[in-house]
Amino acid sequence: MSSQLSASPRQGLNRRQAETVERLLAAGHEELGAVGHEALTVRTVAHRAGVSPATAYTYLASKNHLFAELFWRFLAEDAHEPTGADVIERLQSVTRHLTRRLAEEPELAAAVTSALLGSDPDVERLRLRIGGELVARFRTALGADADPVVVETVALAFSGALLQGGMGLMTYTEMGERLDAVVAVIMRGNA
Amino acid sequence: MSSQLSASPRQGLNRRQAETVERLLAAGHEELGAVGHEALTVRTVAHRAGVSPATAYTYLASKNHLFAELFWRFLAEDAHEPTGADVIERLQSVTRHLTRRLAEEPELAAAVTSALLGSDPDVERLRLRIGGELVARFRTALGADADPVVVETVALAFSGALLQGGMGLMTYTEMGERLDAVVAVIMRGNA
DNA sequence: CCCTAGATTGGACACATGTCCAGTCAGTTG
DNA sequence: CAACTGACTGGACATGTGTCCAATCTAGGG
Repeated sequence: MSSQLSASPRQGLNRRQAETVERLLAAGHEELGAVGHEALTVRTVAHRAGVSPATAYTYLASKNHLFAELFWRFLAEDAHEPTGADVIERLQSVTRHLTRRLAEEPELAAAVTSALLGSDPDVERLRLRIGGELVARFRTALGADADPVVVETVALAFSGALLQGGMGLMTYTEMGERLDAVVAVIMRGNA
Repeated sequence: MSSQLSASPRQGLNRRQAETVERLLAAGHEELGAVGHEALTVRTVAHRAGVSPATAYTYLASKNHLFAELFWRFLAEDAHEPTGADVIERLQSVTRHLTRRLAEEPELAAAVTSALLGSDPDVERLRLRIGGELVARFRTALGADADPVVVETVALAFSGALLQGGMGLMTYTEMGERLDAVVAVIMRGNA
């Protein structure tokens, strides 16, 4: 099933439905923190939200869709303005900010890493939106006239780091530190 | 269950077992090419290999383990020597080589991307081995005295690209071309 | 205050995943 | 050639995933 969801002006959901969705997402978030993404099931989320599994599936196409949705909100809920004296510092402020927030919710980060690889249409849509948002942040930090390849390089390195975080090869805190060095290396000849 | 497998000198597997494993992996490879990684099930692989599902699970801890194992062999079966006049070209020869081979087996590439995120101990082991192998290749291309951060940056960008390939955001052929530019950008100030 | 659209529910379904174990079969060994 | 070790098998089990639908609530309009 394809259940849309998450359009900014709550497309086609009346108040009652919107509340149900909110409750589901909140419950999903709690459940994720409580038992981790491996143990979480849509049915336990439904239970926690006080609705039936059938209702949960009315709004969530899949477990992956839930994770993608939660991550999208996690991203969207904070508009971060890059700060810093030069381009490198501005970029680093972005990666630092993201990794710091990721470190606060490692379960969400781990969950989304594999979720985004899913093939539900709902995941697909969120995936593009999330990717676009990340690239936009890097572009903002780099300035409008930045070399597109540099933007892409930073984005690739960042997703690579996300992947390694998702695999547990490093913590998100380490990731922040390492990315500082990586950003410096990338920008060394491209400032 | 944890089923080891894939140690170089066929640790603890007698001839008969080794043949069964070979048949299973070959069948898995065929099945993957035939129906893709979403539709593949361990039971259909077992059937194709002419063994019972129970036997398949004796050697394969999970579907993810199968994919990781296949990818590891895919990687290990070709020892590529970087070529090129300068470091950039040597690096590009490595990424080109890998993406060219990936492009020949997109299903395997897509399969392994999500498989490596799994948490079976068998996947864990293969994951480290695969990551190590990739880093080793980049380090070889860069030379023994290369800045470790540069190696890491290239590795992160490469895994990021792999991730995007796995999500279907680009073909592995495009990936090869883009990585040429990315490598050039990374090395611009680090040659 | 009743009615009704439509949100919600219970519960069964089809299917995949991975586990387990008692029983069978085959290849080596004596 | 008989016995035995251990690889293999059949089949049931517990659990998760996502789908479907007839039946039931419930909020808001008339």
